[in-house]
Amino acid sequence: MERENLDRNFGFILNDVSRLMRTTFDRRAKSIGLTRSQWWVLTHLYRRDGLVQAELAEILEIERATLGRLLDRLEAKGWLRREPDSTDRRVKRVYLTDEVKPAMKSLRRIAGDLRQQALEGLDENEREHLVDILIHMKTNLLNLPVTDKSKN
Amino acid sequence: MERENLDRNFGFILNDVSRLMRTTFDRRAKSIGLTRSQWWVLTHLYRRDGLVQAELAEILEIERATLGRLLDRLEAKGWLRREPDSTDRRVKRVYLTDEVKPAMKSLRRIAGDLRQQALEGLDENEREHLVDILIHMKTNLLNLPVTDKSKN
DNA sequence: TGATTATTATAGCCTTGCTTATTATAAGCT
DNA sequence: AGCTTATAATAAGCAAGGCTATAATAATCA
Repeated sequence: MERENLDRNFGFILNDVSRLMRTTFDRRAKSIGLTRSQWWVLTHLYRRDGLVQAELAEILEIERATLGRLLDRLEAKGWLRREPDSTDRRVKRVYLTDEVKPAMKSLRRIAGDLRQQALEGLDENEREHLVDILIHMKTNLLNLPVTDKSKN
Repeated sequence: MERENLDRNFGFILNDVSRLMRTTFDRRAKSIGLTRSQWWVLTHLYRRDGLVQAELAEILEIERATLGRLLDRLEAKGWLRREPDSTDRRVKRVYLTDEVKPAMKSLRRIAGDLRQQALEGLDENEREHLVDILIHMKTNLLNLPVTDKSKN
């Protein structure tokens, strides 16, 4: 069939859902002054403070440059600080500041509520299934041969 | 514990998959000079040429300003043109140019291949189920009360 | 008719992503 | 030691989202 069903183009539905979750979160977290991406950074630091930027970028699966600017904004707002490493002068280690905890608590609640609302009406089986499928897809995508890149 | 962790992260897994699909598509479509978002605009115009910008933004579910800039880039590259409406001087109607068709064909193949690769290993049932769940979630998110917005 | 309200497109600013340099520093090799 | 390669962080450029404001024009209503 030549004509695809646009309404069921899953790539774009996925995109829509992802975008809706992000923007909804950001709207709700606006008063705290943090975005979802920023919160996600803080969440990882909360578990493992003092990471090197390159490690953190690796964990978050974003580019170092992207993380760099995220950290710029977070640092400017006083949520964290960057400190030089004692042995390797190339690296900077990232530490949370103290005022972060109460904000994190609020954000965790916002995230929980949103997750709950997004999944409303789906039973435990379906939720589990969804996560399984997403992980499966992510693995597929990460294992794609990179040879397409060389076509340029 | 394991399960709670997955639940906690599912929004981000969704985000990851969405991002991976977008960047992979864009990398493959780079030689044609179009991004996935741009292709999506063209796809809708292909079905319904001559739309008013506001209608198109509505269909694509993005902001008018966002669409405006997408159209700027597409127009600059000669994929479409904006023409004034004959009766309402506020509106501009958007028309595809002729050179668009061969590109669209290539992009449709790129999109098909990618979709196939992303869903590799999932049977028809699971794929249908996935789309159903995503649509369900999207509906949930679109039906959220907007009251949170008024808190600012 | 004239004043008010609504709508269309755009402009400006912010965030977050990817790429592709660039700079400083480490590490490894001859 | 000196040269080369690898790595950490940043910078610069572009795309695509969002939000808010504004100018032009329509539409409505008193």
